[in-house]
Amino acid sequence: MSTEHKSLKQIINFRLEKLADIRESGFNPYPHNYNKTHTAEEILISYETFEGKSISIAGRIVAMRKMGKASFFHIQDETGKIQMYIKRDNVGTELYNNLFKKLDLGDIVGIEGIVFKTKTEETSINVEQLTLLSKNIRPLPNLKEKDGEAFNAFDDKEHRYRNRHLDLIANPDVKLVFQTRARIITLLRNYLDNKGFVEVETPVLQSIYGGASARPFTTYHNTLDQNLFLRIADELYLKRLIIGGFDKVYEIAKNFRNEGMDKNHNPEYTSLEYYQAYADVHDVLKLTERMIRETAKAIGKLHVKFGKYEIDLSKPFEQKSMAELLKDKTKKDVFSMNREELQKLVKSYNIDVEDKMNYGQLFDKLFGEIVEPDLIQPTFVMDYPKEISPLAKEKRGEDSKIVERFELFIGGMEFANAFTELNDPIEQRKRLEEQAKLRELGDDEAQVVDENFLQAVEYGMPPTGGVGIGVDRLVMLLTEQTSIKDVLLFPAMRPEV
RNA sequence: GACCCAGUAGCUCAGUCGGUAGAGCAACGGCCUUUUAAGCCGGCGGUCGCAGGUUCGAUUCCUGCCUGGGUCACCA
Repeated sequence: MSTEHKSLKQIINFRLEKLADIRESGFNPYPHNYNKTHTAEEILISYETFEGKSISIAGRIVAMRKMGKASFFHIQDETGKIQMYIKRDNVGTELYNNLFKKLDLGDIVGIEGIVFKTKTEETSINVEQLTLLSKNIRPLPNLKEKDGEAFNAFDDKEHRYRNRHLDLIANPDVKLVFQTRARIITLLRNYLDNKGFVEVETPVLQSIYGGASARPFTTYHNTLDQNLFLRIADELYLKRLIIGGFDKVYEIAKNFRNEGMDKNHNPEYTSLEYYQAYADVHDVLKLTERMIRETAKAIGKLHVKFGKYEIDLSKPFEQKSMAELLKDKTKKDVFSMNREELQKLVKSYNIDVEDKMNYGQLFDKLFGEIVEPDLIQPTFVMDYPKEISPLAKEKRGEDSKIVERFELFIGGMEFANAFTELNDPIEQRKRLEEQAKLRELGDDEAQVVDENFLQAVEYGMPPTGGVGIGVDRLVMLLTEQTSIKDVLLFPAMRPEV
């Protein structure tokens, strides 16, 4: 407490003095529990059934109007705010003077009292018993408001993200976003459970990482005396479970990617991956589309405002092949180009390219620059080049350059990635070895050869469809938040100095 | 990583064409028994993000740095 400036120190000292006074008067400022009978919301919604009745309620004092021998204050519980009326002649001089008068904004109290309405028709509780449940000694931000509109709102983003507890107290809408996030995840889980999927957990700490193209975080295990990686994906483990005989599995997994952060990326984020044996990419596409639509419907967000876009999740999502989308833009058959021709084309769009970029990187770049930003309404992009899809199976009946894969784009952002999974062990080994070569040539996001995984596939993997969904992004969409930081309770921040 | 914007009291902000700062709220003392951004009176509270430079003098001008936001780049 030594780093505090005088003004803050003064406030804290005054509160510590009050805390001592309260103790001296025989009140316990930090009791162990409180039995409350109702929430603010229940009483506000059904006033008629509560009028004149005695109830108990608990919450934080967020507004106070002391008027000598009687006072009003609001307490806020998880469900909302409700007004209290306390009169010295009702509760007695001792409680009023020695406890109530020592209370501050931010204190948590339990109240017993009679439900009534003031002359301005505000539902209130006439306090009969007041119990201090937790004494606040550090001042909260301003909580003044009128007609639901905050004055001097607590809206400095840095302050809010670093002190989410204050954000949640001061900005009730924030709590709503995270309540909705919890509902979305429950809905996704229920959807898959009802379809017979089994929820599993796979290692976060891995001695070899894989399943995606990304740079990992590294850590160290003392007893094993070895470096470990935090997972960048759970794909290869879930496929081992398919090989082991689980026909439908899923995991809601935190992944960790050692990359930049912006409004769509956080170093740790939540993915939902699910795999279904004997299914292909078209089967899991249908499942994915239905799951997203059902989830959106359940929370009443089939139509969302996402940044400057109005997104319609109620209509069937479009399906377009990558080649078709590129042809619309370039008037060229991009898939038949070699690396050099592709590089020339990318450069012709004034896109920054480095000479060492390989075919896959060039392809990704071009698509990301000229097509992705225009994919506003939900669109499944189908049929990717093999070079950038080392875990996907070749498209049936086509030349060998294309794989069965989709990515789902909404609002110009990627939401899902799925394949008909490659289950030919010889081909899979070849593809990972090609990735290893790219690594050697300096592509530090190319995938690594996971021998244990390859051997697992050699035992025989059924035909399988698999999908990964970005849960945070789905929550962003369905809560209409344009920054990932606003759907993460504790987004990654640099440490304070 | 590049550029732009911001950082002043516990909170939200104003301000200083260079002379070491102001408001509202909160907090403190007083008055007040139906208020609701309660009100009235009084007095507190500041390393003006950090470090240098220019200057008689810097919170203000310049440079660097830190943190956050935004745009772009990188990255799924």
